Amino acid sequence: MKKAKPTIDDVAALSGVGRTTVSRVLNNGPNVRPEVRMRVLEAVEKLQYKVNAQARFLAGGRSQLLALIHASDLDSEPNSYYYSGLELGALRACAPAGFQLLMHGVNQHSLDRVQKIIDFIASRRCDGVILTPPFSDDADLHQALLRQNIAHVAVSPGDGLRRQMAGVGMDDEVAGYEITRYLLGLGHRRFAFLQGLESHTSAESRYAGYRRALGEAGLSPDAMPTARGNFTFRSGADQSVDLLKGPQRPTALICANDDMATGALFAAHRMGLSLPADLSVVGFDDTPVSEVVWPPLTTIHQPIRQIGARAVEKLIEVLNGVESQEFGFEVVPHRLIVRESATQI
Amino acid sequence: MKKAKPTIDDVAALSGVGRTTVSRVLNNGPNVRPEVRMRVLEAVEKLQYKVNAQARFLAGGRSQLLALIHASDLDSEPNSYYYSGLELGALRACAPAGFQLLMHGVNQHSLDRVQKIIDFIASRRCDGVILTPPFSDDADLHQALLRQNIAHVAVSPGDGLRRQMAGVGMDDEVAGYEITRYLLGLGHRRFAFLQGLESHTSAESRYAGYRRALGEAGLSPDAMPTARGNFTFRSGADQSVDLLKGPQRPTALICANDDMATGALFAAHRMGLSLPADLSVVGFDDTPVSEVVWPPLTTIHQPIRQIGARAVEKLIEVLNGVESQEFGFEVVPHRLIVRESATQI
DNA sequence: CTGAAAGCGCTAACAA
DNA sequence: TTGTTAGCGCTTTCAG
Repeated sequence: MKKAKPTIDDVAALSGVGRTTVSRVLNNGPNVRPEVRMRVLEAVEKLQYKVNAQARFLAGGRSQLLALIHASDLDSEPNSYYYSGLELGALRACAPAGFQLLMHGVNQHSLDRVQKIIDFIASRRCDGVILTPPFSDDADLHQALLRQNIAHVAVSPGDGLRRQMAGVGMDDEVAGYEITRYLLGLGHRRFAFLQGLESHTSAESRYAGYRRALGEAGLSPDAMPTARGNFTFRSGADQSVDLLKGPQRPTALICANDDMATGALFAAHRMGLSLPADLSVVGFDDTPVSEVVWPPLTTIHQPIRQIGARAVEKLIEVLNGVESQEFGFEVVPHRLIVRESATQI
Repeated sequence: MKKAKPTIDDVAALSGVGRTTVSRVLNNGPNVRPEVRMRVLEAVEKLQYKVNAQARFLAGGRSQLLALIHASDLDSEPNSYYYSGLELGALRACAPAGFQLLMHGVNQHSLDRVQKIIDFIASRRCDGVILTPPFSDDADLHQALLRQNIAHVAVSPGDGLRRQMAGVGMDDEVAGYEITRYLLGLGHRRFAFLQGLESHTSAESRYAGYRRALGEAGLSPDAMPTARGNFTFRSGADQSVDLLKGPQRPTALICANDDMATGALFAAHRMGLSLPADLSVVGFDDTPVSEVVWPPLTTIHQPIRQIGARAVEKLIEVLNGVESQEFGFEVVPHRLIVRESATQI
């Protein structure tokens, strides 16, 4: 077993050049004779030398570290598909750019969450931060990050913050509008909407789109029942019972995400309804469960991995000073996935 | 907006003490008068000073960075619940110990995967590594890590490596044995088993347990049909058709994980079988889908988050030199979750 | 109890 | 085209 890890000086000594030259070779700098470059590379290979990223950073550069902030609360756990999709996309975009992802779970309800996040980033000297829901809607956090001059990008921020910081996401309002139009086209006139948590404003936009479509069709959104869940299967099952009982049962139920829609399906089965004949149910996201439940869920596909990847790419652009250019919100395309949970009335 | 970030010297100057004293306060060192400590802390607060983790590391200590290696291949994506559960558990165990998690996706089939991983860890100077399947079964990787003297711990390693490195996981063989016994108790005698990828040896152990139970019951495992999938819903649906057609259809199908079991349920429905009357299906893991499919899946619950957390804790123990003590494999408890997809024959 | 000095491994002027 | 010289911000001997 070798002694300590080889340093740049070891490489310099072995290849008989100065330390700076080795540094130049390592960073693909100019002004190095091919022959010398060769010699250095050989020494690197022989010594199994690896640059020390921390030392490199300390000497001036950037840390090449990006932080991904996500909620660590219990009630968001079932959304694992969403978060891991985001992460996978982000990870893939990091690799080619030479960045690394530092994960950080934060309790969204803690009072010192902003300070915690700032401390974390400042201490690790991350070059930038990716905010995921519900942190992408946290105005205080955005302000603090701005004040500290920390580059950041938001995943699916609500309308309020879209013009204030770089962001990526789908157009939830339009998505809500489209799926409602689809249901309207199927002949439905009695709706119910199962909303998510108020703090997730992108989910609120889905509801806004629904209202717009209803209004255009001459229906009154206020006359239709609504309820709120926390995006989980369980809450979908629980909250939809109230929505579905009563004399004037809706013929179509729109849920703010697939997990709740799945729960609604479950509850409807329990109530003895025959699906989709008695009730059409739709969701948003197109998560894996939507394909395996019965009946398979008609939903809006959200390109989660693409969103994660674009978030990283935008953040890197901001880091490189392109910020002035395109500071706005980037819309990634969604699409309606027609399966069998919604049918003509 | 301030100039550059405050350094330890700024704090020292403001509080009128030497740099060393500030360092002592920051690290809770001894030999500092309470009064002086107070003064330093105030300066830290006023300056909004944050230690620079990279500089701290460079000067001597550890990086307090742990790498979590996971597969980035396409065919493992559907297992997002598994990976994100592991990650969440790991993240939670990191926080109290002051460690941070660096995520790293690696293509498990690439030839230079070992080198890639080593380079990554060496360059970032991670203190240790958590290997998740299928990397936890990669003997070459283990050897390389050993050679480089890099601390590591494996999540659910196969029997082959369990005695060679620190590891955490459930007892897959016993789990396979138990669920088979359960089915046997229900009266089943004609079985089929849908295995996972050969490279995931912990999944292979589930099959081994199944064989043991069958053998003890006087049945010949070799007489029962088997097939292989890649852990996805799709492969479960595809592979189970062959298993289920033919004159002597099995009455019980055991799948190496829940996603495949869900696929099998789907295929069985398609074949017009009435479940669970015509066929009992069981899986492993107790992922969220297992609750929402029809019929709800009887399965083995695997405490994924706990495994992730224990992996980190063990790794930290190894880092602290407790390695000699408990170098072995730690078993976390599993349990049979009886739902409705398996029934008396 | 406290501080001065010596690095940790690297990059970036500045000379040569 | 190359090497010399300073630091980057921190921990750590080792003297006071």
